[in-house]
Amino acid sequence: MPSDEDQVRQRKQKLQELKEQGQDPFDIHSFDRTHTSAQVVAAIEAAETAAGDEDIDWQASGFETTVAGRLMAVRDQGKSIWADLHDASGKIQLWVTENELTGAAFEKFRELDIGDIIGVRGHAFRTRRGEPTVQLSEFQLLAKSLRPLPEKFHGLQDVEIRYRRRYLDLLANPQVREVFAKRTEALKAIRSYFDGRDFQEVSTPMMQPLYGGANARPFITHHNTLDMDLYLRIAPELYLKRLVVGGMERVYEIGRVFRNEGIDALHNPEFTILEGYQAYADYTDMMALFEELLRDIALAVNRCLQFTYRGHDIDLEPGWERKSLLDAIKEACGVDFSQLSTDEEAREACRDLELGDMTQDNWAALLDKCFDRYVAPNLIQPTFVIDYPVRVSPLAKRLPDRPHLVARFEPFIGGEEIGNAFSELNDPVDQRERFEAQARAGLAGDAEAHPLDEDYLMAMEYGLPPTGGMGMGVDRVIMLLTGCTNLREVILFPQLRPEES
RNA sequence: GUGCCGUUAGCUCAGGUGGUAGAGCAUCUGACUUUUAAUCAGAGGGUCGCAGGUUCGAGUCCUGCACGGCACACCA
Repeated sequence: MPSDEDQVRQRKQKLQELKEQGQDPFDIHSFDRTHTSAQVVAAIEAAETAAGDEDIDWQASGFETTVAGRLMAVRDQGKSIWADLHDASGKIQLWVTENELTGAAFEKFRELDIGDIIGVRGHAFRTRRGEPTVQLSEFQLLAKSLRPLPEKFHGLQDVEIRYRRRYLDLLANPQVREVFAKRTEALKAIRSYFDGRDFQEVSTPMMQPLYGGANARPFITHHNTLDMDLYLRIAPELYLKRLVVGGMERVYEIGRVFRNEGIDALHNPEFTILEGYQAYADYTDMMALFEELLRDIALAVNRCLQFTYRGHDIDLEPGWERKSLLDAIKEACGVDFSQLSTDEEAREACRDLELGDMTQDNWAALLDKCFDRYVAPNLIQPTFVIDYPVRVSPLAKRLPDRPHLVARFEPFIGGEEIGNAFSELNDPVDQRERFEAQARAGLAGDAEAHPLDEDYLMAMEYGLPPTGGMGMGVDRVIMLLTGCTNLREVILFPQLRPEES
């Protein structure tokens, strides 16, 4: 009431008074409910169905229920109060009247604040206006909310607060809850796909003595007892292939990987990757796998293979287009990398393109730039880009008829790369040479060069069967299927700079 | 990393050319027994992101910094 008190102080004051009356809500450990809000609604509908054409006398055929949740709205009419209670399943309206919730209890309900967690018991019915409702006979405060919630009509708009305090975003914005529910469905669909084909789900180390399996800069951490630095994995690939050496013929892992690189709408330092390996299969099998997997995920998330992304209508029907990487680049910007061998030649050939500063770029970097600038944005319908040069693919098997290329593809949807797959290189002699070439690139200044991994080579020397492998950026696929254009919208707690203290 | 834009009440947002900081929701007081963005009457609430500068006077102009967004660069 006094003007210098803000809403937090008012609420703390109420809590203090409750404690002084021996009614500390934080003393409560559990609360048994008979229904969720959705179950109350369903039970009301069931009662109506049972009654058929006859009008229901809710006084007689309503039922007792106990529900719990967060008080999200209050419409006080004096002797009668309407309120909305939200729980994980949805919401249910509450009706508080003096003749059912008598005397002091009625006044106590009025002391509640929006945001409080309460448990209620009462009589379920449907109002004249058609709203499923519980008329309270008693209630209990289960947790006091000390801070005011965001405004109900506009929700929470400030993106910075939405990411930093995602719980408020989830409370205030139903469509955000929907996106993360879809994310869960997507992950279930992925597991269902692999489990149904006899793949074994495994967990491999996130802390690795040597990183590998992708081209990226790692995070470094330190183990005190071992007194050694460890890398957070940039990919699970090399461990999963060790498992294939060990006779696990079909394995997959869904897990977090960590890459010490820039943060933007398409990159978070930690993100969720799917990798799968299938012995006795090759990259064409992985193409079929991708088509089926994306179909299953889309059906789980959207119940439909067609969706719209950034204004493009996209169709995930299997039978995706295939495009040669080098041909596509040549068509799009006129540079034929198959005719270029040195870094200098590549820079010369790209001289007139809009690629920014090329002085630090080697052949592989320029290839990437040309592709990202001129080809990828146009790969809207699902497309497999195939026939990658061996020099940018240190872990993939060569094509027998064109040994400078490898049996590899990257799938693109909506102009975005969503994965990577190849026939796994299983020749330990060739693998050692590729690692050594990467090591030379590293010495020459390529910060993302793949390090030489003797332990992995040893495993391969025992014999890796011919194997097809695939990786997929789970977050990016979920972005596409939910229509989000920013990775942060599908990661619950995206990385941000700390707030100023 | 570079450029552009943003930061005003708990939340959502207004605030030409520099002149006492506004609204809606939320909060508080009062009225109201079928409301559901309830309604009606009234009230309180601000370090205008932070720090400097210009000016008689800065939310507004200038500089720096912080955080965020977008684009580019880097990068799956």
